[in-house]
Amino acid sequence: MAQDASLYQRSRPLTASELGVIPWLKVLLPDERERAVGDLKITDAKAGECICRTGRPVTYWFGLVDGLLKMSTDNADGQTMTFTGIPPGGWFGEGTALKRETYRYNIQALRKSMVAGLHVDTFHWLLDHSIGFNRFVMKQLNERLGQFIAAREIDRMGNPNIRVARSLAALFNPVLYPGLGTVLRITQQELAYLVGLSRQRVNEALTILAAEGAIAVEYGGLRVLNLQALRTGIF
DNA sequence: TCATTAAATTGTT
DNA sequence: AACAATTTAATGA
Repeated sequence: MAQDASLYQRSRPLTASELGVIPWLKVLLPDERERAVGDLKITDAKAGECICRTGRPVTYWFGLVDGLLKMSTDNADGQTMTFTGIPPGGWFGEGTALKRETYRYNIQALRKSMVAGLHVDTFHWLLDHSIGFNRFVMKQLNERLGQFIAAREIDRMGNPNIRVARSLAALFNPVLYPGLGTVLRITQQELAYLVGLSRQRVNEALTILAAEGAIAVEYGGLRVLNLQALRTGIF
C-alpha cells in the first residue's frame, strides 16, 4: 500500500533497452523525442503494489516497461471489477491525464514490475506539438473504449472457459499493446487474479483451450496460436 | 561449464 | 486448500 509519492522518489532515468519498449517514442520527431525522453522516469513496483488509486490527482501518464498490471475499479458493493490487464508496452491514464482529473480506477502490479512515467505537463506539450503523438493517443483511446465494452460482456459471461479466452485475447490486443509478441509470460496464478477465478479453474480452462488448439501452455506462460478463436470463442 | 540446491510453477486430488 | 511433480534460477566448484 505504498503511496504514489514514494514511487516517484525511487525513480531513475531509463536505459536504452527500456526506451525501446515504449511504442509511441517511435512516432515522435527528433526534438519531440528528446524532450520526452528527458522527462521519462522509471520506478519499480513490487507485486501487489498500487500504481495509482481512484481519487488521486493525476501527475503522470504511466506505461509498463516490464511486468504485469491490472486495471480495476471498486464498485459500490466493495467488489472489485477488473477491466483489463496491462502487459509491457501498454500505456494508460490518458483519459484522465487529458482532463487533468483524478484517477477513476486502480492500477495494481500483479507481479514485480517496472513502470515508466511521463509528467502530465510533458504529456500535454506533446499533444500540442506532435501530430504523431496525437494519432497514437487517439488510436489508444478508441481501442480502450472497445475494451471497456468487451470487459462488461466478459464479466456477464457465466462460462469460465470463454471468460479466460476473452481475457487472453484482450491481453494480446496488438493495437493497444504493440510491444507484445506471440508469447505471453503470465503464470496461471496471475491470470486467475486478473480474470477473477480460482487458479485451478483457470488451469482447467487453459487445458481446454490448449486442446482446442487456441493456445499452447508453457511453464511460466503461454503461447497464442489462434487469436481469432480466443476472441470469438469459436474453434 | 556443469552439478547441486533452492525457489517457483504446474497439474491433481 | 494442500500435495507432489516438474521447471527454472541461483550457487559454487
